[in-house]
Amino acid sequence: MTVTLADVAARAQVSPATVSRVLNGNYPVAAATRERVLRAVDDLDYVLNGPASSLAAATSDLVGILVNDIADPFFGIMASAVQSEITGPGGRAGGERMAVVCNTGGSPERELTYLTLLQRQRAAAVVVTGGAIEDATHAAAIGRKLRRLCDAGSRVVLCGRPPTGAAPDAVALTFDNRGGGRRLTDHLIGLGHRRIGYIAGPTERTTTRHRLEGHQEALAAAGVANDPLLTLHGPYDRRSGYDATLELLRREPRLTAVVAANDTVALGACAALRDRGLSIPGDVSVAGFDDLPFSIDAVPALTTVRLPLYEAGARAGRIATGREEEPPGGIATVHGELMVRGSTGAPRRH
Amino acid sequence: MTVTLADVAARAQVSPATVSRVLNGNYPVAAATRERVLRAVDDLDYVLNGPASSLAAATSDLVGILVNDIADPFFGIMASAVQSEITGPGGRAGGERMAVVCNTGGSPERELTYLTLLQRQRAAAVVVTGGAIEDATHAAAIGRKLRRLCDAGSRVVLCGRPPTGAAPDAVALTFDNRGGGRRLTDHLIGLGHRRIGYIAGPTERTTTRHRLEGHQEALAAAGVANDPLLTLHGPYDRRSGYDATLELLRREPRLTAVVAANDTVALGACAALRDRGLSIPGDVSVAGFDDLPFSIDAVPALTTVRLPLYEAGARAGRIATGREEEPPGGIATVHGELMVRGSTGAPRRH
DNA sequence: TCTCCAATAGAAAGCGCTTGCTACGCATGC
DNA sequence: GCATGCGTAGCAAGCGCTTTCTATTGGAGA
Repeated sequence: MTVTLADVAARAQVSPATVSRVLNGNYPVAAATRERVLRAVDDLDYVLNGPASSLAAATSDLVGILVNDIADPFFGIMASAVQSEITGPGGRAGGERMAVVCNTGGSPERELTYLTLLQRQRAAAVVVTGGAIEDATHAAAIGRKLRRLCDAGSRVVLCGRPPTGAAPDAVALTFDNRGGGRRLTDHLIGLGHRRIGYIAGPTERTTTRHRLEGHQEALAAAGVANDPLLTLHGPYDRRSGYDATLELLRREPRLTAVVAANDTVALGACAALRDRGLSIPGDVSVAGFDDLPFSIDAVPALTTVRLPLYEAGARAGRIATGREEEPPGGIATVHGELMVRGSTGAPRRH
Repeated sequence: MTVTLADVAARAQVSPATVSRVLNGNYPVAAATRERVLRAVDDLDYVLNGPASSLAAATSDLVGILVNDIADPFFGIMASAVQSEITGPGGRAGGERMAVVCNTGGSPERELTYLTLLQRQRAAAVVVTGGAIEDATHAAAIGRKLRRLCDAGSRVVLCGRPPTGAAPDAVALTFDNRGGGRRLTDHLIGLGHRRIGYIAGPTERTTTRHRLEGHQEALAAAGVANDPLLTLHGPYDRRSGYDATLELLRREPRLTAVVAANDTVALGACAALRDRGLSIPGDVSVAGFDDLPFSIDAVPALTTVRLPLYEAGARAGRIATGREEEPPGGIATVHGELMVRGSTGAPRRH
C-alpha cells in the first residue's frame, strides 16, 4: 500500500541499496542513476520510513528539548533558538533534524519520563533547560539518566542549569544567576534602599537559590540586615508576585523596594502595588529578572537582569549538533546584564 | 553493547515474544512471568528501541504540533495544551506519546518540510496551529500533504485554521476571527470612535484577513467610511505596532483609536502613543486581540478579544488522540470573548 | 479417566532500511 | 597485453522489535 524503497528501486531499475545511497548522499552514485532515482522518488511520492531508517542506521534525527513550561516565553525563546540552530542538513537521508519539545512542568518525574522517551527514540541530542531540582534523590536519578543518554551516543547539553557531576559528558551552559541577583540588589542599595522585599521562586530549585544568594550577598556586602520575614517563596507566576507583595506590605509597611524572582512575578508585584495605590518607583521600586520581551512595555518599564536566552539556546543547539566546539571543561557561564529602567528609583524619605 | 529485548528475555528465561508482550500489555501473560520480566528489565536498565518498535508495529507515539513561533505565547499556550492532553498511556509499549513541536516561522516551505518529516516519522497525529497562507499554490501543496498524512493513518487536526478542502479527513477547530474583529470595532464605534486606525497582520494570511474583515464589517454596519489609508499591514510583533502607530498618526492626526492585529502589536502601539505624549485612552484608545497573559498587566489594561487558546489546544489534543469525538462535519468554530478594559474609552471631543 | 478448551509461551517471519562486502567494467601502468 | 585500480552497483545480512500461528500445558466437564 505505502510506497517503499523497493518500489522506488523497481521503478528506477536499480537496487534498493542504490536508492538508499542516493537519498543519503554519502556514497558515490553516477549522476545519471541519481537522476533516475530522484525522478522515481518524485513520481511515486516516496517518503522515507523514519523508524526503519533509524533502526538500520542506529541513529535518529530527533533532538529533544526539555522545558519547564513551553507557554512561558523564558523557555519558548530558548526552545526557539535551539530549534533554529539544529535545523539544517541533518544526520542522514538529506532530512532535517526535528526538535522534540517536552513540557516537564518542572516535575522531576516527568523530566525522567521524557528522558527515557528520548533515549527510547535514540535522540541524537538532548538539551535540558531550566534550573535543576535540589532534591538529592531526584538529582541523582536524573544525573544517571543523562549519563546513560551520553553513553548511548546522544549529546547532552544543559542550558541554564548547573553541571551534574553524575554526567560528566554533558555540556553545561550555566546562567550566572547569583551574579545577576547580586548586581540587581547592589543597584537598589546604591539607590538608597534598605528595606527590600524579595519574592523568590519555588524552593528546592537551583535558580531560586542562586538568585536569592546573590541578593543576600549584596545585602551582606552593604551591611544591610537580612530580615527573613522579607523573603517569600512562590511559583514563577504573576499571582505569586501579586500575593507576595501584599503580604510583604503587611509585614513591612515601610518597604521601599521589591525584587522579584523573575519578570512575570514582578508584573504581579506591580499590579499589587497599583491596586494598593502605591506609585512605582515613587513609593516602591520593583525589579525583575530575565528581561522577557514584555518587560520593556511594563509601565514604568521594568528594571531587570537581561539573560541572553536566545543566544544561549542557539549555542546549546549548535553544541548539541556538533557545530560548535564544547567550552573548555564542558562548562561555560552565561552572564546577565543589569537593565536599569523606570521601575526603580531612589526611595522617598519616610 | 546496548541492551536489547533478547537480553532481557535471556535473563528472564523467556522468549523475546513474551518480553514484548509484557511491555505492551496487550496479551495475557502470567503474573509470575511478568514479574520476572519486569525485574529483568529493571536489572538491565532496559529501554525499548523506539524506531525498531515503530517499524515492527507500523505506528509511532509521536504527535506533531506545527506552530508559527514557539517563543510567542499565543502558540506556546496552544502547544502546551495539546501536549498536556496527548500525554498519558500511549499507543504501545506502555510508553507515552511525545509531542514534536515544529517551528515553521510562518513559512509555507518549512511547514511542508515539517509535514514531510512527520510523515516520515509516521506520526500518530499532527496538530497544525496558526492561520493559513492564502497563496493558492502553497495552500494546495499543504492540503495535498495533509491528505497524504491522513491516508497514511495520521490524525490531522487544524487548530485556529480554517478547514482545507483538499484534506477532507482533517478536523478543523477554527477561531472566529471575523466575529471577534467585528465585536471589537463595534465596541469602539459604540464608544463614539469614528477615526479608527487598523494595524493588520501580515498579508496573505487567513487570520489577518478575517480579523480585518470583521473590522470593516463593523465600520460598514455603522455607516463609517473605511479609509484605506488607515489600515496598515505588518508582522505580528511589537515593532510593527510601534511603527504603524506613528505612521497612522502622521496620516491622520485626529485618530482616536487604534485596533491592533494582536496584543503584542497593541503593546507596540501603546509604546508609540506614550512616546508621542498621548494618553490612553484619553487621547487614543487601543485594542488588541487574543488576550495573552501579559495583556492584563499593560497600563492601562488592554481591551481585547479573548481567544480560549488553552481550551482549543486541549480539545485539539484530545481529538488528535481519539479521546474526544470529532465535531459534526469535522468542523467546529471557537468563539472569542470581548474583554473591555482600560485601554479603550470614549473619544475626547476635538 | 479421557477429551477439550482456555490460558500461556515460543518459533519464526517479517517491518523497511542501511551498509560491508563483492562483482563488474573500463581506463591505466608497466 | 596483462595485472592493477578506481568508480559504480548489487547482494544479502542484519538492525530490534511485533505478531501470527503453533505448541504445550493444566484443569474442567463428561
